[in-house]
Amino acid sequence: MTNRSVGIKEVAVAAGVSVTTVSHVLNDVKYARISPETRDKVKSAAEHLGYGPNRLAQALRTQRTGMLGLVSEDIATTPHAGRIILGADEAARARGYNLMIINTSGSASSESRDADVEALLERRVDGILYATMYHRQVQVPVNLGSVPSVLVDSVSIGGSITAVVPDEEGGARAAVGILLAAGHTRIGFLNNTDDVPATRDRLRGFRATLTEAGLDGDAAPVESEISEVQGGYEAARRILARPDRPTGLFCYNDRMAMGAYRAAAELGLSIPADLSVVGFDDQELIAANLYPGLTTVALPHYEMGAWAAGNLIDAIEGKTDLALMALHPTILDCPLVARDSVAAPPP
Amino acid sequence: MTNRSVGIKEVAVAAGVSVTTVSHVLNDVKYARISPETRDKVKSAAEHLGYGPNRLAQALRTQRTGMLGLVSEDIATTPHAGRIILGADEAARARGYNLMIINTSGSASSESRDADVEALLERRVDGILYATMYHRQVQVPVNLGSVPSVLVDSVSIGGSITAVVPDEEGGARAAVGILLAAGHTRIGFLNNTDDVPATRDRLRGFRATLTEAGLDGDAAPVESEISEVQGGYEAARRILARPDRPTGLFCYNDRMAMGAYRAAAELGLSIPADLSVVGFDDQELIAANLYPGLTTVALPHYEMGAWAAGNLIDAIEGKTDLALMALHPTILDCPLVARDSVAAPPP
DNA sequence: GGACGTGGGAGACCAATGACCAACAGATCA
DNA sequence: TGATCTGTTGGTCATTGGTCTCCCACGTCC
Repeated sequence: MTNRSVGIKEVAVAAGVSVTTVSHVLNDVKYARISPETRDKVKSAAEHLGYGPNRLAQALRTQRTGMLGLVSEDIATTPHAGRIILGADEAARARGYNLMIINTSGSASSESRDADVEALLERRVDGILYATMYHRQVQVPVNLGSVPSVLVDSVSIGGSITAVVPDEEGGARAAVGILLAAGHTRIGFLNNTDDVPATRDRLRGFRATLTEAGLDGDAAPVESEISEVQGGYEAARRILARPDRPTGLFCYNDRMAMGAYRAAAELGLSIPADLSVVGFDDQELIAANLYPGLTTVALPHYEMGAWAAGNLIDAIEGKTDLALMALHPTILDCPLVARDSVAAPPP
Repeated sequence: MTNRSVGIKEVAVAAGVSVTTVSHVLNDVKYARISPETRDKVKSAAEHLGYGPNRLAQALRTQRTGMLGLVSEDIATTPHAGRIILGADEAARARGYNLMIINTSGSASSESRDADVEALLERRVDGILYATMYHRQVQVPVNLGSVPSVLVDSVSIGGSITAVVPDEEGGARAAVGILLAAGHTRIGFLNNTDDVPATRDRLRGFRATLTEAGLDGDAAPVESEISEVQGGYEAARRILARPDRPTGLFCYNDRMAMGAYRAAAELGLSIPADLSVVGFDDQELIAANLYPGLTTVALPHYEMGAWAAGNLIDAIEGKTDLALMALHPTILDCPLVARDSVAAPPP
């Protein structure tokens, strides 16, 4: 139990040696030649007094704080940020680093974002993780470049910062794939209306997978609405009113899928007997709690956080070069999470 | 934009003064008598060089880091932690403090919890916020006492640490109140089976409010299950199968309410026409997205985080005495969030 | 009696803060 | 009228808790 009032000096006095020796012993400095007896004296004195190193002083001298700054958007709005934080925290702690977290609003001005990074820089973090709430392009704060940095769930507009993002297209392919595997041939897509990478990439994955399966991907029904429950409901009502009603629905996210559930219920369609549904995001609160459980595609937030922290630390410790990795964003897998909303199409 | 390589010394040279003067000017030291001209010279030199203070060095010298440690349970599991973090971050930043966050598992060993606090102590945080995921009693790490600390959403077993918790009973009263106000007289409670303060206090609030309204609170129907969707479903099936079927249901949380929705749908009961439902927690993802929107009671996570950070800083700065406040936990209001799941009982 | 090996210490340094001191001006005093 | 006062302006230097680069003392070996 660290006693804030005892420093290396007190330990030195108690052990009857110099501070240099204490430092050498406690840090296991390789070139230091200290007798085993002296080592023991120092160690037991340190333990006895409840010595704990002052990381501030260490950092000042070594120019290494062992702290990573994490600026995250809208921490409280979705559980996504929590996953990123958790992944980053575990990866960081495994290597002796800690996280300093600053929350920023998705709608914050660029000055306020600059100030956030400034605060981190003044505290001399060794590197910065910059996380957004959903996959998109961002204009990164100018001062972000002054220290090793990694973007999480976004790519920088200039493309100059190393980034890690989800494999949107691959996720869509997995979603459509499970519907195809169940035997569906009339598959529709409830898409988002925002012009973000996820919208485009998931649509591409949707069409491509159908085409590769020998269906007409370009003609497959797609209805777009804002990506909320109500939008999903409306889009589902429209798509299910088509003459060639789809038997399988791929939804842009779990919230839209929740709307599709309601539309299906109103139309007397039972899931999955009459209609199979696949979501995206794996928001546990929704996906696991809908009835029947929603088969969906998980976004790798934990993994992105861990990857980002791990590679940031590698760069800080000179093991890798972030500039090289900045050329192309790293793409992480979006695994399918099978629950109970997919079955064979009705005969 | 902070330039890591320029310190107070470089500024001093550029301005043609001593480091002391630079320090005095930049910190607006009251007793320092420096001519306006010199001040200008220093300030413009600092700006020019992109000087930013080294908070590490400041902290070492002043014995104040301006950092608050936050150890939070299960950051990624619920959105609750995010709210606490956000509240604490905003309150802290408003007063010039930043947050160092460490995640801990709800099931972590006490050694691992001690180690978490140790890490914070070695970094010389000025104070510690210890947040749990749900309202309960905790055995706090022993070393927590060595620095000002506040418990968020829990109380310590010895009662020795200042704590802030939600007004569970008041929330239950508000929930039952809105059902009474709508005209219901047969009101049931779907309770949790865990033996935690929330379970007991909400039940007490439920019964007391009914009794105070002239009904028989002690005889009111209560069904307990684990506080998940499935548990809510089962408890609702049971309570709705009673001969004197309730027309209003108060649910331990929004997940159980979600189960009640399904039970109602299966029984052909329309919400709110045939059955009114009130939840607890205000998990937006669920409450706002169910159909109809769920009227519920919000837990003040943001407010608890902000209260904790604010009072912790007051204590650090000597404005208040935490020991005095440790006598009784501070109780924060749980406001009712009205949506569309409550109406008058069927005739 | 130099070379070498062993065990350990001195002191500069990291980037600030802050108590106290110094230099110089004009003012006051005997 | 020279000496002391006093207010203004700003500098000196120790200090914070470590780390790290020399450097020294003492044996011993050939």
